[in-house]
Amino acid sequence: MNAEELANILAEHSLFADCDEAELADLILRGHFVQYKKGDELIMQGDPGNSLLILLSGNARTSMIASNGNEVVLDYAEAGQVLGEIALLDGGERTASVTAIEPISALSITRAAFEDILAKHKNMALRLLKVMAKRIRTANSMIEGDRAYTSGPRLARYLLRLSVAGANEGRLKLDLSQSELGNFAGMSREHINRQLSAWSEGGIVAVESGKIRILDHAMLSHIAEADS
Amino acid sequence: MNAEELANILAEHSLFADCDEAELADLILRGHFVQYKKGDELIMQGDPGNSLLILLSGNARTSMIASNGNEVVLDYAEAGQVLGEIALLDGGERTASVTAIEPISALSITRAAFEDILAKHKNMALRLLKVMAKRIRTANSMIEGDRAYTSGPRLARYLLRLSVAGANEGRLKLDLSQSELGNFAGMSREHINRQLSAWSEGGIVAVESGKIRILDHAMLSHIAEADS
DNA sequence: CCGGAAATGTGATTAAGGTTACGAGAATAT
DNA sequence: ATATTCTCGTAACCTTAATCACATTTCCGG
Repeated sequence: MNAEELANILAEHSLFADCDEAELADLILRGHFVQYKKGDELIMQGDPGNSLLILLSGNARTSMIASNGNEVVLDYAEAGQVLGEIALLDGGERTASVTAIEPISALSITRAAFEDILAKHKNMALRLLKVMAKRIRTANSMIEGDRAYTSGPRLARYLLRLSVAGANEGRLKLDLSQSELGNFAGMSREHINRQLSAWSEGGIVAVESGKIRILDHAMLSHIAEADS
Repeated sequence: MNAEELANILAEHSLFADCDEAELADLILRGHFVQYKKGDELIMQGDPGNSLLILLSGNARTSMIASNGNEVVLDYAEAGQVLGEIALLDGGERTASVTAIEPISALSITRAAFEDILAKHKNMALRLLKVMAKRIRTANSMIEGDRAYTSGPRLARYLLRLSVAGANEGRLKLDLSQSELGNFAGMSREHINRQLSAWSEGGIVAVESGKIRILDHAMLSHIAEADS
């Protein structure tokens, strides 16, 4: 992999899109390339966190297993995203696991390497600060949504979060099973099913061969704001 | 205010405890001192975020008002904490409000000043990264707790979060009303009351003249992990 | 010290959504 | 190709905790 390839991958999505040549070169030089197959754990809850990943291709799921066995999906990550920076920064354990839901390639960077890069390229710290600011915003809005809204608006929000901006016929970024969508939206698989059926009746979404499409984006947005 | 005073305030709590003399001096030089009285809003949801605050004295509540009017308390901040860095960093709106629950004094720092300080003292960025890593951890564990546990364990968690490490007879950092505790723990005031009564019976907490004390810290921790 | 406003205690009722249960279809592996 | 394992659809039932409705107490300003 060379700087140009990395630049191309990061260009579209990532907060790392504006890295300059030297920064990219150092990331490649100091990082090492890793690959995972579907189902592999890139990061495991409870481990010490001594490295960070930059996703290059494939999607991953970030989730926590609560002490009572309940799985809580926090987010899905796509190419360009940074993973595992929290434990790296504060030296604590990994609080969540990251699992490949597709074959994945990524750049792995050790703490030492990352500290060097941070020290050498001061824009990197600023970029990372922005990434983390966004994460906090997302997390806070999850808390708000979970607390303040009932299941309908909540599911609407999570579907919107999975929806792609350039609406390719309302298809989602990820085709999740209903159980998995349940773990993401914080509701039972059965309830997801019922809600989806109701919306399907109303022409708001379509469910065909297990895949969800958003038909009426405006309506779904409206539901997401509703007070019940 | 001089650097030494600031150092003393920050020394105990804050992630800014290890600032060197020059950093403290710049914070004081470039920041300006502000005061608020109880009930004032230091930061208002929806505003543009062009400054950041470092709390010097007094406690504050960070909360969001959902579009359906529901108030969600995200956290309580004490002296030494940084507030409002998210909007400052990513240039977005303030997603939450911060309200003084006591008279407050703080150091307010504009974006320009903060950028200068970041550029000049590279440790500042690293410190802020750590602060934010901790915030993300807290937020994620709130999501996990809200999702995976029923009201009992959840309230236990929030009480523990309000409890002081150096257990001065189990008193909490903050004496919240039951309604407010409800907004923090995400449950109705009545339910808080009932749960507290039950625990009071069992000698786990004491509720006297509106103030809660934790009597059996171990038991409460155990409840916090329970699967119901 | 007194009066109004919060904050608290408690019961009855209700609604939302989880859980259990089961049958059918789809996908994957051996 | 067939067995085994996910996924999906749907119904009945049950639990949790919110809501409603008061009585009571505490707090605070004048």
